[in-house]
Amino acid sequence: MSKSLDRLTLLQTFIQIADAGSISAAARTLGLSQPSVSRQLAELESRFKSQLMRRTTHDLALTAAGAELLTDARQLLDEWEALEEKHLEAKDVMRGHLKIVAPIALGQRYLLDTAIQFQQQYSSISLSWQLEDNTIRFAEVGCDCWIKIGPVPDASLTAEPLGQVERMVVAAPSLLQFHPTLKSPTDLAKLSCIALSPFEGARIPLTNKQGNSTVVSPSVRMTTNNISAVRQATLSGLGFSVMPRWFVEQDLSQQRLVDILPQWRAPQLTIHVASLPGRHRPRRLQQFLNLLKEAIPQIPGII
Amino acid sequence: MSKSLDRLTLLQTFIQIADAGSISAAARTLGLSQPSVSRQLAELESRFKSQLMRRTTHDLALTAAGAELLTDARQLLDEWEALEEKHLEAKDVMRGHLKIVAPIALGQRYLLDTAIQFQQQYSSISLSWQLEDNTIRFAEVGCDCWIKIGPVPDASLTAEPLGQVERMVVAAPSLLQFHPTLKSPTDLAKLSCIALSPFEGARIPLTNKQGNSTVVSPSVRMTTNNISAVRQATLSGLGFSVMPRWFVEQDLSQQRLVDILPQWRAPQLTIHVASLPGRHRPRRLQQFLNLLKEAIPQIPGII
DNA sequence: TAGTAATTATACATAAAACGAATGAGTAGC
DNA sequence: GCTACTCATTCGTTTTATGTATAATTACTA
Repeated sequence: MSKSLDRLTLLQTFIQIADAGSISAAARTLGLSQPSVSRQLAELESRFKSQLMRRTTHDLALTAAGAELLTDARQLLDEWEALEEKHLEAKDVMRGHLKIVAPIALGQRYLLDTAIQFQQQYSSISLSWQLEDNTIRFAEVGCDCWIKIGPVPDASLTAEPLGQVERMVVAAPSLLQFHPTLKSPTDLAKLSCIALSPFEGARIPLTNKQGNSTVVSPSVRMTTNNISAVRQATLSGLGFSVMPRWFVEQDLSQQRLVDILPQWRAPQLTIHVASLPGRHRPRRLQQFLNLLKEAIPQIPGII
Repeated sequence: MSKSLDRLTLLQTFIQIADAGSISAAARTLGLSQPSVSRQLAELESRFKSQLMRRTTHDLALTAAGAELLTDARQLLDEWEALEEKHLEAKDVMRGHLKIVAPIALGQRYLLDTAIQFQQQYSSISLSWQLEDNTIRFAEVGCDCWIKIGPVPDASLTAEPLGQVERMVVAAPSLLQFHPTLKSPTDLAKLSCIALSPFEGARIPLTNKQGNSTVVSPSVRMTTNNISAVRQATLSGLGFSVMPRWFVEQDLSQQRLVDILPQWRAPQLTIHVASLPGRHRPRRLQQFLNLLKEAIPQIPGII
């Protein structure tokens, strides 16, 4: 496709090396031999007359000059891509690469369908589907967009809302049979709680349909960063938990879990998609986001 | 230098063809064979899957797609150059091309020295020195900067002032011997005038050192767009004229011309240098402008 | 109207260069 | 000390760009 060793390819390769963390790794993902990639880096360095990466046999690190170039190279390639898209317009099928970071559970359960649908529709695009709940360093990861439940803690990104996650207090019937009188939030203090680390701590705000708010502070029996673990623990009767409706919809309908306080809800979380604001948005990314905006409201339990 | 057939080179070649007006001409200035340039254009067209230039054996014209690409290509190459300069910094000698448009007389008489000095200082830069008094279409000409005496009639350009041109009313002694009593501006009405077309018309505003202003409307004997012609005609006693001091300094000191109204001056003109505002300013252009800013105030008769 | 000079595109042989496989060398971790 | 991984270099092969020569077409001129 794009002929070798042109200046833009050299920059592209350089970026790939930085992202992959090693020359060999970059060679693998680029489908080139390791010497070839090594030569390209050397060529780029000789063109700029400066060491871009300090490399030992086992480690590879950007120099200051390299770090600066990396940013500018990303931008220039972005602008090339903008030019190419503008002038190819609809003449060509969409190509290229798309790297998406999404929450683990949502990505496994629902978004993957969207990803697969996208892949079937645009067969010439290679998709990198990264599931990750932690906060990512967007620029380092080098991804195109980041789907995040809750606020996006990076002011340098633009975050668009995609939907609202309804959250409720649930528990296993086995747990409830010992506490048949649970009716108000204060009753929760009798139980212990399984917390999902970035969201729920020892304080759980609740609001009822009349708009009244309260905060309960149950004892936390277990904390995890994995929502499936929270679910498993809750199913086993270890305690109650605050769950997004989309994740427990089936458990509720099959009565493995119970909506303990149907009148009360935990604060809704907003699903965001974050991306670089200044950047040209490739058509493939735009298409993916369009699919996403259609798909997310279809998920049961998401408004 | 820059390896061939990379994408940026293709764009560069495309621009060169558009500027030169033909594939063969572009090949000559690029130092390549005509088939090579022809192939590069074909390659670019195949990459963008569209006809960029409609070519007959004797003519060559941009298509609509080509015209659009031309603009974007210029910008992208500009950005590449910005990147290259930033990351090469002072590691490399300055290279490349610089195209300057300057007024004919000023360019011949004084600015050429600056150009030559620049060329001696930076031997790897090729300089195109275009002398032209008419208003130019900056974008079409494809120059880097335009030195213009008087206002710059193009709002899309940024114009920096470089100096003030003092202008006076002069005439040949032979003319004055018939009018020995010339003392005030109103006396000019007895004489006829040689006008420099873009600046002087039938109305000449004058101001004296006390700040009093007046306008004289002499009969115009001759109009020309060439200041040397004005000088020649004035020397021959055809009439008086309004002259920039820098142009007649020698004539005055050798008494071939006389400052008729030493108390009165025509409005000063500002020498501007105009360039594209959005554009990255290459270091070579910056250097040239620096030289210019030093040199112009040295010109006798320029403040 | 024929001739001249300009243009662009194609064919082919040559020269340049990028590639992969193999090799050498160095370092971290077990 | 051994293994597994890294990066750089060398070498032969393949790919690719280039120039020369040629053909085809058109404008201008005598």
